[in-house]
Amino acid sequence: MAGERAASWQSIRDTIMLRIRDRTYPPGELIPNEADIAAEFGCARATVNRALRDLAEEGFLDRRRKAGTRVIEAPQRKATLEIPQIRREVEARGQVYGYRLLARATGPAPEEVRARLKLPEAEATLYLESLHLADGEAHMFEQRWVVLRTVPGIASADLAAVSPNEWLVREAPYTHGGIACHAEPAGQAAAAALGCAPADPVLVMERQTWLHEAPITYVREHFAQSYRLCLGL
Amino acid sequence: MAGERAASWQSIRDTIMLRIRDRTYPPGELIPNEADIAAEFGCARATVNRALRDLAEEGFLDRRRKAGTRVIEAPQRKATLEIPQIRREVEARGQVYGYRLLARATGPAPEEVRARLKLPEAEATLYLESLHLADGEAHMFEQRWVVLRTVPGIASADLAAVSPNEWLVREAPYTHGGIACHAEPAGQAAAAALGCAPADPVLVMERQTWLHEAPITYVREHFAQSYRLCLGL
DNA sequence: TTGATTATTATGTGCAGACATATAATCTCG
DNA sequence: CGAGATTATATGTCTGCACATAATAATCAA
Repeated sequence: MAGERAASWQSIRDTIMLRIRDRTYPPGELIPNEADIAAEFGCARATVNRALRDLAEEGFLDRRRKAGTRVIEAPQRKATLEIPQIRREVEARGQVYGYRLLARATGPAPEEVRARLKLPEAEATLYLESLHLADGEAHMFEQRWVVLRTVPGIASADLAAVSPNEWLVREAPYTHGGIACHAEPAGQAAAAALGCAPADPVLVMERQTWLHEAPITYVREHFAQSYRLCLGL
Repeated sequence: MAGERAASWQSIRDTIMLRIRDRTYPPGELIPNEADIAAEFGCARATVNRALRDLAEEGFLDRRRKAGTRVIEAPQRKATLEIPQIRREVEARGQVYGYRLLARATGPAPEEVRARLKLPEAEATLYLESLHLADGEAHMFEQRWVVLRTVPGIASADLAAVSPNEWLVREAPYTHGGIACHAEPAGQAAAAALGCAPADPVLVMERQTWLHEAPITYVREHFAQSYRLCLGL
């Protein structure tokens, strides 16, 4: 009668999580419905709903109307990557960030890039080649194509002062995109920029972004061998 | 005045999102408080709260008590990686998954691994070396250390039949972990397993997991050069 | 002037009740 | 027996209200 503080949705979530881990609620099985759990904790159903919704968003529960709430068998755990904003990364390490625009051209994009962005053959793009430095050392070499029809403003941007990524982050929000990473030999251009041998391994991160159906940009970022791409959780 | 359906939290979220994109609510600025927005949409404050909370979780808004709700300047967009479960990936592509345990040993872990998992010098670990195949082709080579004190059950698992990762996913849930990716030359062991040259680039994904304070496992996964690590959003 | 105290305010969370909606389970009819 | 209509049920969402909590702003005392 004394203590009995109202249960918070977090405490309910944590309790349920423990029961999942210690298999009180075994993988694949149904757990009690919201009303019953609410009764157990002496709280409103909305509070239980909040707790279970949170666990479902994290991927531990599968909830379906009428069917009930089920413990996911092999939870597909997710890691999150904060899309690298090079300047921030470098400065966060206390190093001096530097940036150089190596090349700039306007014209149609090569076949491979057009395919990725689903561009018609004649579509005009801005091609940019740039190098990002940390304490004067080459850190990342990027090749980027920007679709001028979607982001006309970039044509008049001072890209010698602001890196294309920073400009786009500020001026051209995207609705969705994709990222793929792989390892490959640096090749001529990247090797020259990064100061390594053409056969040396580099981590390549390819990214594309769209604003609804309109393609914005495709970029290939080449990271020096020492770079670690870190993801959380 | 006919239509006037009750506003759903999703529709409110979408409307606010539009206003962020078209800079009706400019970056860095405060947006109206919940009560005002609720009045505008003719709904309860809780509904607005749900909408704004969602946008805050996605990283577009910064909410603080008393201070109000502010549009984030340069939203740090996040990509999510579904931690690869090789069997699933391979089978999802319609290929036949194969797995071979190449080596197994018990003993103390090397200095570098101990440091990562913060292990005392004498801690007993299970070392596993395995190869994952797609349609008979080498796909990924992994070196793994498992802390026996945390997961004693793995000592008696049939790891020739079930890959260590699958066993751990099912039997040893973790509370947190870390992932780092980089490119490096394959080296002797990986080259032999993957059937490439020791100097060929491979994508290395290092992962560690913990159950609260107890270290579970550290793994180095070497992916053949053709592999693409794909992240969403 | 400065430091501590108090008021104000916007968000965070809780409750009870109602209705909406998806869907598993059942029933009905050919 | 099978297809289609119906029902029951668990979750999803909304409302209106209340109080909690964090953090700024205002006030007051030394």
